[in-house]
Amino acid sequence: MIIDIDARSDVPIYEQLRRGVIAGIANDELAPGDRLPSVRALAVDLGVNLHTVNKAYALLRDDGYITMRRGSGAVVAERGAGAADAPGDARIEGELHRLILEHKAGGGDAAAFLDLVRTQLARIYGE
Amino acid sequence: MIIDIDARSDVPIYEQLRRGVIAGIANDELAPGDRLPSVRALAVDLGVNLHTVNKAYALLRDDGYITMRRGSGAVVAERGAGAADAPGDARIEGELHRLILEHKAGGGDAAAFLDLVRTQLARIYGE
Amino acid sequence: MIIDIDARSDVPIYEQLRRGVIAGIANDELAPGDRLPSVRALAVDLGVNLHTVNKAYALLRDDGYITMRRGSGAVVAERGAGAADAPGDARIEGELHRLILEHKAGGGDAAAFLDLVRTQLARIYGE
Amino acid sequence: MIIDIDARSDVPIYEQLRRGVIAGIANDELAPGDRLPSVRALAVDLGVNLHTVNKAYALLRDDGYITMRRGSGAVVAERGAGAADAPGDARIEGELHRLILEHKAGGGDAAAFLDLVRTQLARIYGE
DNA sequence: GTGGTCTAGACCACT
DNA sequence: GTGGTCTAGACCACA
Repeated sequence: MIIDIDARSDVPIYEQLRRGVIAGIANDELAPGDRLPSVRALAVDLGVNLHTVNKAYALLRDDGYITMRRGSGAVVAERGAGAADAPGDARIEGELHRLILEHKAGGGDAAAFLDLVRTQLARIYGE
Repeated sequence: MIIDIDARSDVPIYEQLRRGVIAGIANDELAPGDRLPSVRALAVDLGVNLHTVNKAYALLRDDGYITMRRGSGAVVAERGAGAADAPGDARIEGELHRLILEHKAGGGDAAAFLDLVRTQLARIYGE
Repeated sequence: MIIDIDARSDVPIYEQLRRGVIAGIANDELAPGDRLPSVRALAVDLGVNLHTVNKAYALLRDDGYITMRRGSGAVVAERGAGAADAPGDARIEGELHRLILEHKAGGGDAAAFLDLVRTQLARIYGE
Repeated sequence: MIIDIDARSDVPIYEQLRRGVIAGIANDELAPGDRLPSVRALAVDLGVNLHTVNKAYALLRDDGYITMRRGSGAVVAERGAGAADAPGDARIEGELHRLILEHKAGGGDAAAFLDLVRTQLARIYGE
């Protein structure tokens, strides 16, 4: 799994890490039961601080994507076992609502937005 | 137009203001040529800092949603005339990409995501 | 409000801080809308690190006890407005279950446990 | 007796083991004089580290719940004969105090807390 | 002036 | 060897 960090981005590093792991899970590069690199190892690997990786892992744990145990490291959790499954959908709906409003305010319509969605779905799920 | 500020949200107040104006434009509560409340009036009205409203208006101006002239206040711009058309779509695509990945990592599939999108489109554009 | 920190306790300092604030809220020393001391001020006051206080405040925020905003400081939230209200009760029930089991395993019975509970209720709510 | 280890809990495994044995004693699944599984057998059975089981047994022995002799394994002790009788009650009272404070800070009152207690007592001692 | 983020380095608990 | 906690100090975003 490759996560590239952009230190100049306005997205915090820990959030970039979180998204990278989520992308890895979505792309099946990380399967349930797989061990993530240790906090220290990933920190050295990416050239960021240990605590930054730790925060990203803690967020992923709180959202149910991974489990962590003091002496055992971090492991990808089973899908659908997270504590944030239902609220996760609610959050995604909220963000979609906001995106559609921005799109409409910029002059778009429903069909144009659906096109954007289909394009991205094809990128991820294939055609 | 009503903008409600959620003090508990982790979204910055200036960003909530920005989104509120965009929502007003999208919902046709704010039409091109309409005048927005003055920075001072809105700040007093919402009980937030002057600088906060100022920042929100500046961002809206940078994205082409409104025009500002010293002395004449802020006015809603014509749709499609802004600087944000092309970059706006790119940003929306990026956010969609991320949302789909999170949704898939949480166990969702393409059809389920399309359902979420259609639900939100119906909320905004009507059925 | 007074919070005394025991650095030798096996309870983490941030957890002692969290409990102290909760006790303050329960004892009506902290009412909804009251401002908590700033992270820096409390850290200096108690002789602990800024980040330790920050973590305690973040936990209290996640449990809905307080709200925090970058330039505004921390404020005691309205009761019953937290995100953890229902799960809070579930957690308390779980801990009660465990305590009763330990009490029974040590030779206690239901009446004796109720006595312990009534004693503590009297300490907090008065007789 | 069945002890299920929750890998996602933030409670250390040795503590989950300790609580499991205490629950077994409280539920009369483990009677005074019964032999517990050997450290090795339980470790293999649960898929946890030998040291972890060892630590749990040591804690149970220190609290007077079990007795251990080299070669003869661990045996459930007589009730009320342990070293944990007096200190156990003090610890339980302390935890009750904390729970009541959290409950009150979340908007509860004495009657509501007593209801929670009675519900859990009924679960364990029957109605 | 406030909290948020990041870095650096230490010690401890757990497996 | 792993993550958890704490300290120390810096810079930035927000109000």
